[in-house]
Amino acid sequence: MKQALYQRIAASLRQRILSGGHPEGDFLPSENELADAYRTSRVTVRRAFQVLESEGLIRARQGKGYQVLPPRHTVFTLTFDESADRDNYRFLEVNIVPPELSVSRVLRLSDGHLVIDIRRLLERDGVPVAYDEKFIPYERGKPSIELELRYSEFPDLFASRFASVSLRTEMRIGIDVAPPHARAALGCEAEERLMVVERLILTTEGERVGFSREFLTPAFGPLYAESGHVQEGDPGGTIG
Amino acid sequence: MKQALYQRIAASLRQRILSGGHPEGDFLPSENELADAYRTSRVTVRRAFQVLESEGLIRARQGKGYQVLPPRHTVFTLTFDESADRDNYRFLEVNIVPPELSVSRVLRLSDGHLVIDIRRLLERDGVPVAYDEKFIPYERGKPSIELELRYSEFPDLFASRFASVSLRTEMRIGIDVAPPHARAALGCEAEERLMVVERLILTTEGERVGFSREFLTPAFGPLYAESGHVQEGDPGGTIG
DNA sequence: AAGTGGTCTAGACCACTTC
DNA sequence: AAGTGGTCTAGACCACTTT
Repeated sequence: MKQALYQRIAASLRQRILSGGHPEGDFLPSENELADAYRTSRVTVRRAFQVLESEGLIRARQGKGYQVLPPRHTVFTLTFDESADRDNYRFLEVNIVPPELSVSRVLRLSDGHLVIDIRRLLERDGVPVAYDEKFIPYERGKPSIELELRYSEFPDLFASRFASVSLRTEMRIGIDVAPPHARAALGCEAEERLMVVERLILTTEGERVGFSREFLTPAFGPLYAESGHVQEGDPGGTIG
Repeated sequence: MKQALYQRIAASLRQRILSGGHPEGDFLPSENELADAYRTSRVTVRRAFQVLESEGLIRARQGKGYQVLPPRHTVFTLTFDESADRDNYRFLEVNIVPPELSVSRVLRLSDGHLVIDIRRLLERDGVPVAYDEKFIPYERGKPSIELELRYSEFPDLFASRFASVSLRTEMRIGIDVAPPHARAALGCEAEERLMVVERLILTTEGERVGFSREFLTPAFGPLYAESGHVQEGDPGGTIG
């Protein structure tokens, strides 16, 4: 299991950068220099640089060289995977109803357009920790709800109607009071603010095909995200 | 401004995938087929595939071909850029104090180790919308606080002590009541829950070098994140 | 055996930056 | 003019998958 030459060159450069040998702003040795040093071709050295470039560690500047970049601590990666909790979700109701105003606005529905409204409750150790409501524009003659409910991951609901690779999701994380039906299921009080995760599913053409709103109690726990250059094999622990 | 051949090939394949011409799981034409079709070399076709691979649209399977991947709607990109609000932050206090228990635990400090505690308030249109507290282990003889305060982006504070490229950040988004000093500055009530964004700065060796806790009022607005394949030039609008 | 991607070579010409 | 990265060629051999 010998590593490819370009991977070894990349690993060597990465190690030197992360250990401080090349401070940010520094220019690395040129492609030709490294090709000579490793007795290889320029193409192979170039591939090594492209690995580091895709990792966000360096950028190429034509006519000058490869420059070490400062890490971006403003862009985070957040994982929100409801299918991981699949077995603990309980379906409460599935209805075809006129949407409330906020939903019809987000989905840009015309007056009178109905939505499929799916309400679920997430329980852990018998304690409800999240309440979840999904809204899908209702179209007669489209695949049945029963079929759609087999999928646990929200965007999968639309795979039958759209090339699913052309879907994207926008997420909004905020804080708000829950509606009465959610409060009843979660057992929280009228003024009590909960964390709210809203997700809007769009096609790449901008058509809005689904909307979900999830209310998370403190028992659900916090959401995690991380940023920066993560070393290979880094476990990525939790805060606290 | 003619586009490179490999970019044109990549754009053509990307368009075909996103418009549903190649459903997920499909294998794309082979490198040799495309090299013939475009009357170019295999290397150039290969670069086109690597562009799409880095975008997460396809993956290469040795001996089989390039396969279209389903989009990941569980991994989101979240931008949390406090430097964008730089001019609206007001420093309230900077003290060198014994840390509260939760802070000394997160930073894994020994008993008696002091921290620099920086408290700031973010105002918009004269209305406080966020309160922000940073904790940095205090070391005698290290660069002065005055110097460090020049930086607006939290991890920049550590650039003088560490190779900043070797820092990463863990974020936790939750909900909690604010401490008294924060409530006073924000003008909110004792039971009122706020959104809390905690960030822990670590070196790649796992040393914990800083911790921040930010309380966001409803007036701050929600946090945004997005996932999925975003078309080139897509504006990426907001929900609602 | 035939086809696929994975790696690599030894050149070439171009655009850009610096001197 | 010299050095840098950006693009591209026309081969080669290897490992893997399928028939």
